[in-house]
Amino acid sequence: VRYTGSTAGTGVRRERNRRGEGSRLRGELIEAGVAMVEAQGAEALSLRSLAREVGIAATSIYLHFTDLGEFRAALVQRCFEQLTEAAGAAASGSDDPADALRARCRAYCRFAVGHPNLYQLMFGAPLPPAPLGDPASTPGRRSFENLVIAVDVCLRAGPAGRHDDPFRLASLIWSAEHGIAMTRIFRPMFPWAPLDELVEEMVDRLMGFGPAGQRTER
Amino acid sequence: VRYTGSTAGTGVRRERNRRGEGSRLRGELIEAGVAMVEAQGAEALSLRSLAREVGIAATSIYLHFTDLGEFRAALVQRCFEQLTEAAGAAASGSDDPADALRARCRAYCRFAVGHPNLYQLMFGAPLPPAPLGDPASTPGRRSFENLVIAVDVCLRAGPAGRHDDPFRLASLIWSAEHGIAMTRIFRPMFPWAPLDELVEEMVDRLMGFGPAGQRTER
DNA sequence: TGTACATCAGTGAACGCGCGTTCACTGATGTAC
DNA sequence: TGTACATCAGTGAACGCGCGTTCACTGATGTAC
Repeated sequence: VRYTGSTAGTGVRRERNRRGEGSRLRGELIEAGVAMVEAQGAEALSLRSLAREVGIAATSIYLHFTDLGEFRAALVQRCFEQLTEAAGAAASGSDDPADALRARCRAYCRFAVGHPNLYQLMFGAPLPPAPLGDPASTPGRRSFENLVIAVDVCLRAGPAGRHDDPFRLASLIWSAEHGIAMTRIFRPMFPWAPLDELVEEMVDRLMGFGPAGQRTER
Repeated sequence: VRYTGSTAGTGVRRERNRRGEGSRLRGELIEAGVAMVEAQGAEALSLRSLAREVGIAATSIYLHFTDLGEFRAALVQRCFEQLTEAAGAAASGSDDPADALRARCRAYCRFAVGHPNLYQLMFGAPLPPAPLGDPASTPGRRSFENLVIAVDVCLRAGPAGRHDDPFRLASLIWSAEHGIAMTRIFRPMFPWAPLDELVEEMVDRLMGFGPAGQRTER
């Protein structure tokens, strides 16, 4: 005899929403999904395990999401909002453009390393096809655009005569910070230098900050 | 009635090895496993699908591997050997240390981007715990050591007065090339600059190559 | 003020699937005597 | 030269599992009359 009832697992049976407030479940599901992925990794996420966690029948999820893919896309979306906000908040603390850029990159990497399972969810699966119509609005695009702007501000504030392409330079920095975070996540035993230090060194070298002719240490 | 026979799927039933040559199957399994992952992604790999592909009973795999984890570890090992060799071969073509370093990094990224599913297998799962006893000999460590040497040669050949730590600089370059490859793999729609160009620009900037005071383009 | 009824917010049983792993087995083949 | 036998290289049925998804359903509650 198979048991598919809703009180399995750790969860308690959840109280049903009042009439008209059915959509609250949607938010609870996303919340719980983020928590599950964060705690147990993206692979541990299934509709059934999620339902168990929330204390509902698995089928109830279909009231708010057409399938698992759509639910995962909603989680990704949500995580990118958090990342974008964290990076923006960190950057807003500095007046100096270079410091702001460093802070932004530090925050990005700290988010990734601090929430490795979320970060893998965000980048570890092919993006669900964009909602057809706004091709450039993938989640994470906002975050990247902010980085381009931050780089551009630095370039304009720097010594004249530089004409680096801010978009290109930003994509290089993005790749590098992604790499710094990912290698650390997947090779935790490697003798890494402290995260903040490494990120700042990366930014300084890629941007050409620091002592003009030669660079020794910072 | 369930069907678990060996002629299922595309495969033909395989001829059994001659006496004393049973270990040939091990090699065939690894070969087929690499091919499967490369073609269909790391998630498509299962003992049953592998057995189908090779044309044997699923249980025969246990003659050579204690479980799926050990098999996967063998695949990872094998892939790292290929990567290390590709990077080394590319670097051996140049006398100039900087060119050799650029070529090494280009080859690394080309391998990753050219075999995205293999590369994800190599870095996408936590490394199976090292075989207890040689802690520093994880697969990929060889490859990294070669990179440290290449960086060191460049530093020694460069202008005196530089005292960057080659290990630290190499770990930064490794992270960056990993990031360049991974972002490209997972965001294929992003308007990336050509791979080789971006890799070289990354190396030049991180190493401090190029026009001493200012850098415009290359 | 009372009541029929539509709607809302879910439930629960069942389906078929592929998976890792176990267990007892089989049949060819080389070797010892 | 013949034959018993150990070994080798596998086989095939079965187990229990969790999964995504379907389908018909249920019971509370707000609203129209």
